[in-house]
Amino acid sequence: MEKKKYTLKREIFEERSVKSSKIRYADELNPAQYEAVMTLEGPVLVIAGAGTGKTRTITYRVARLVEIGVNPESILLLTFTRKAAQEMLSRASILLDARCDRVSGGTFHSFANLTLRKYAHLLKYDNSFTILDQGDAEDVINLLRTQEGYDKAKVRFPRKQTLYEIYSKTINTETPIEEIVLEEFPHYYEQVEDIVKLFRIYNSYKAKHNLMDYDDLLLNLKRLLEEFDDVRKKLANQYKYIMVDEYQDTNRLQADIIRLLGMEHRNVMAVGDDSQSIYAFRGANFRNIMDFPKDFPDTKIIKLEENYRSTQPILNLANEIIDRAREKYTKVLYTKKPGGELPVIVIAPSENHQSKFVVQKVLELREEGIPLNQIAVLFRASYLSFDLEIELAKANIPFVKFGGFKFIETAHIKDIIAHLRVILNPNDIISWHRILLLLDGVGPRTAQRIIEDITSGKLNIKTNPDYWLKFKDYPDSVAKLFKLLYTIYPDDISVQQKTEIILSYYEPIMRDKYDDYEKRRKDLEIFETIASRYDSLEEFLTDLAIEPPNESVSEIVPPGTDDEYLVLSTIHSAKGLEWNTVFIIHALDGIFPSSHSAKNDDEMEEERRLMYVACTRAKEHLFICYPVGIYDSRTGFVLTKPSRFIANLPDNLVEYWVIDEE
DNA sequence: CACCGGGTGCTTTTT
DNA sequence: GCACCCGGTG
Repeated sequence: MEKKKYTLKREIFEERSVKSSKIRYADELNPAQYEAVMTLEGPVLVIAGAGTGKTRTITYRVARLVEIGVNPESILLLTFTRKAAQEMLSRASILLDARCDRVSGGTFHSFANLTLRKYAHLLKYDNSFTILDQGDAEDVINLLRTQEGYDKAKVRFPRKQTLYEIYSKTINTETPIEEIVLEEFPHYYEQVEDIVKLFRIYNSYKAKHNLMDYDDLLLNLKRLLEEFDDVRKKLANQYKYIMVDEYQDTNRLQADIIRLLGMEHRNVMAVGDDSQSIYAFRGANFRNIMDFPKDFPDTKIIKLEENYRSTQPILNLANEIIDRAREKYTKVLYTKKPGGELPVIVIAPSENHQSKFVVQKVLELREEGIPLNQIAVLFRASYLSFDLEIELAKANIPFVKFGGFKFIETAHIKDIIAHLRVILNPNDIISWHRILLLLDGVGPRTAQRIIEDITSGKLNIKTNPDYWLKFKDYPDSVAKLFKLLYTIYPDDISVQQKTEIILSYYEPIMRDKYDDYEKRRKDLEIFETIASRYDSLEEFLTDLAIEPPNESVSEIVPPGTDDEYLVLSTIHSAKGLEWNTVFIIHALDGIFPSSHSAKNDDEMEEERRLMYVACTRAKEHLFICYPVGIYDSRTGFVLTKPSRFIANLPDNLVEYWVIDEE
């Protein structure tokens, strides 16, 4: 088919951008924002309090750079989620024009992935390396843990999750394992030598099988920049303007990457807020943001303090909460917006009363004309919304949930992914193991035997199984699996077709394995829809690992026409977002702050910042709720004290509501 | 060697 | 309230 070329005239753009700017920067930005937007060269640190127009500032700056003729592809915008990057770029596009969509944007991990796909061979990887998400990495660790016989050890050896956590902290904080274990897992200090040994085994396993976990992506990117000067210079030349959002939640490793990338031209802007640092568990350190000027001497520091989001009463409460922090922060938020209602502390007799209160209030707000998607319920941990989810379903209120268990992490989705992985990479032992164990009559031993046949080359999926099956005494189910894989491995079968065929193969297995089979089938449909968006299997699997769909398993979305959903979210996943009305539930000492953080002052401070983040999401209405008592199965105690962050507040800051039933 | 049932330990937040 | 481990049975 002949394709006609339609060329856009460059003058149209240039006229608008160079001669007379389409954007009236001075009118649309406050002086501090304006300065940040117009400072295009040299290192800049923007300390931007909650709701002070951080996104706006980045958006305008992207537009400005593009407007003056900077090639969009040479702007690198690193954000915390891909969604955040897309949001900013599409806003910049509206502001200026579609060129802004071509700006390079994403997370540190996706940027690392992109870069390493080109250069990994320099580090003795194959450029087609496979990415392990956390679950995959844990599976590998568990395999090696068993292989080394640690599962049979007399003294209890750390579980896979714990090991992963230790290893990940080691990388992300650039701290030796010994120190991590001593600090955070002293009860395992006895076995620290074995823990270190297993780490080495894990690393060489990954190297041998061409695998990278999340931390390897960052670590290897850093190595690449450090060890290959020519590559570093090439990349610096490619990305001439670098912006990093949420800088307070980067760790030392990420800061190093920025330092290396930016040392050539020094056009680096970091944006963040030290009082919103909530990712220390992932190796982030809010002091990092203060070190930025050390990495880049002569940094210009700009502070944004005027808040455009919330009413003054909400800010007063937020300021009070953060003011009690051990370490004092650098700014006080204020707004010029007049009026506003006091935040409400809601005391409910029980957890269920708390849920019912939220439901009733949400309905009232909707009556008042506040759309559902302008209301959010926030909580410390994902399981804390279970009771509420039931009540919402009863009341027929549609909702989406963010954070916590993602549907990608559920067993049935992982099963499907394992089939796809084996097609792409027949040496993926972990995935083989998983799909073989699903088969009737196949247990650990048979699976092991089959895997040995595969790795030794006796079996492969590219040979018609009819030829070799009769020589093997495997159960019928094995034949079925190999026929499936043989049918769908060829490249000319699309990702969607592959998925579809696997799904129909898998359905009876799932029916057998799970009682809640209907619910899970819906997830599979969603999965197929996602698959249909991809042309390349490799890209699909990489994206699934690196940027999985953020929504959790959310069953109760009535198929109604309204696409307005109430938002349920962990506070971590609510980062950077805002709503007209915010409910914070389970504000109980022991839950929020989590009892987990009680042992450590730093962690307690982080919980405080988390509460600060939660409160500053609200524009007009803020309800902080807690049940009078709740049984905590972990500690075995009944928790009865309200969160210390909202206890003993001055009278004029909040009002109190006590819930009772008619 | 696979499979099933009962007992045990643990359970935050995310790329 | 869930995932993993162990021991017995077919």
